[in-house]
Amino acid sequence: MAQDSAITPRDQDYSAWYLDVIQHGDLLDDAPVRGCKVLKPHGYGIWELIQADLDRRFRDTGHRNAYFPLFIPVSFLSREAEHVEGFAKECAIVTHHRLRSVTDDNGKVSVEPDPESALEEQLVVRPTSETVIWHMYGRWIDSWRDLPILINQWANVVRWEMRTRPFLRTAEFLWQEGHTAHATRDEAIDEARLMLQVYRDFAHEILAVPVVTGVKSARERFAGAVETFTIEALMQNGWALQSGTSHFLGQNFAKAFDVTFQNKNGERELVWATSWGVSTRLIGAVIMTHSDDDGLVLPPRVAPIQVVIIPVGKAKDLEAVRQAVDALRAELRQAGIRVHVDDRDNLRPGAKYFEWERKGVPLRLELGPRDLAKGQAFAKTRINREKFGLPLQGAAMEVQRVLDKIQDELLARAIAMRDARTYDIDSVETFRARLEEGGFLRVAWGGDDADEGRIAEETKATIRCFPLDEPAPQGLACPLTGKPAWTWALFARAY
RNA sequence: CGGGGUGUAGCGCAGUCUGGUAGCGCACCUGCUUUGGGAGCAGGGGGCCGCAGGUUCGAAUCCUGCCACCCCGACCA
Repeated sequence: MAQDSAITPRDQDYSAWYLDVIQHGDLLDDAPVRGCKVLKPHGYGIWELIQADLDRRFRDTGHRNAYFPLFIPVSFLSREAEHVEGFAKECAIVTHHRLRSVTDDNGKVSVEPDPESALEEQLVVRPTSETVIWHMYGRWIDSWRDLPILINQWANVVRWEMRTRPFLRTAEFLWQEGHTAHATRDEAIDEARLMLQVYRDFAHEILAVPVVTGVKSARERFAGAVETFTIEALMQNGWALQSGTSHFLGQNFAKAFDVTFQNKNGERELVWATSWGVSTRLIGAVIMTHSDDDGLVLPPRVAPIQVVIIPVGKAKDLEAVRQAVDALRAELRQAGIRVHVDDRDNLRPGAKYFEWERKGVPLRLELGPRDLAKGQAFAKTRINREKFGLPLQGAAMEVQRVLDKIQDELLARAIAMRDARTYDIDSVETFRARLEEGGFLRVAWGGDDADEGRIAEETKATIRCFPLDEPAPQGLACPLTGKPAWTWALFARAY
């Protein structure tokens, strides 16, 4: 039987499974540079859908897109002390602007940076754009009338990580970064919280990935932020994934880049800032939330192909089938459904079924003479292996209904999994025991930075966040430190 | 950057110990027959055996150095 190498089952080796799903799903390929990946059409298509939906949400909340340069003068990075501390170790540096060819002793020609072309000031390839953006904001802001500035950019950034993982952490990745400037502290905090809510809604409604919203502990906070808000998701293996962050930056960058405005009383004040971002890491979250041992599972709203139509039948029936397939495709397209017809004649239908299942297409429609006789298509969903006849009359509405149902079920399923693996912890013993299985460990926390560091070292678990909107524990002792609890905390192993 | 592993066709691998014409399965190309869950037969194409040195009449195989990738750690979205 002609089979590609199998996908490693999750319970055998989760990490190998993740890599297999990506390969068989045709999402990525290795680039020639360590830690860099090519996003192939089926993978990039997911990102394009993420972009399109988020972009609309950003505009709906008053933001506009702009674009700032890839290169940042190296001196900018050192302007904000904590910021430089956070990124210094993972920056790519541009030192020259020209190559020259050289010939070695064996007559072999190669190129090298021309020493004559060394840059006066070296450039950092942006690991994030706060510094260059705040440099520019300094030129744009003078009066309270110039505020707020609500800008987002879609960009690539580079962080030279020691260890990379497809989608979750690559040397170069795609993201969006919002950067806003405000006249007051409260307005900036509101903005940071608003964008966190945008991310939360997006994750639930589009990715079908349930997330916990929370605040980062000081140890996990963004370098240069006063407060970092986060959305945290729980993967199938019980590890947490930070899926988006929104930062209240206080006046740190305004101070570093001397950005002030004149208020209505004629006084000069420092500007308040936020930044917020999500990246192609979200695709990793989608994969690890929904996919199974047969490969990729995509929620319909981020599936580049939502429906694949496969014509079947003997040669004599092909013409009739082809006409019916064309009509069905046209109707679905008309209704805005992303449909693909697999009419390759060198593969038999069975081979196509397996291929589209591995690629995570939510709904498959088979169309052959038997179906035409009944006036329907033979439908099968990627999740649940549900089979049913789908009437060709009014097919678009029915397909849309099925896709919506799949989307809802994936979210419900993910929420159930997450809830079933969120544990209340009352002792060090249960903490360690639950951690073995993986999950969110909910602790009435009384520790400080040092306690958190010690626990991370001993158990590999970190505080993912202090969940928002939960009243502080009253009169409880922290099970991990014995100190009086001052907040609830979610611990987990994390990517 | 430490510990372990692997580099041979697009993918998965054998061959390396014991040096002697570079192989197998899948994929690919051509043709015919097929087509409702991974098609069959016949013919064919594709390799600097990770790279660079060395030993040898002769190196995928032995020696030295380097590089890349994967896994586990430390660091991180």
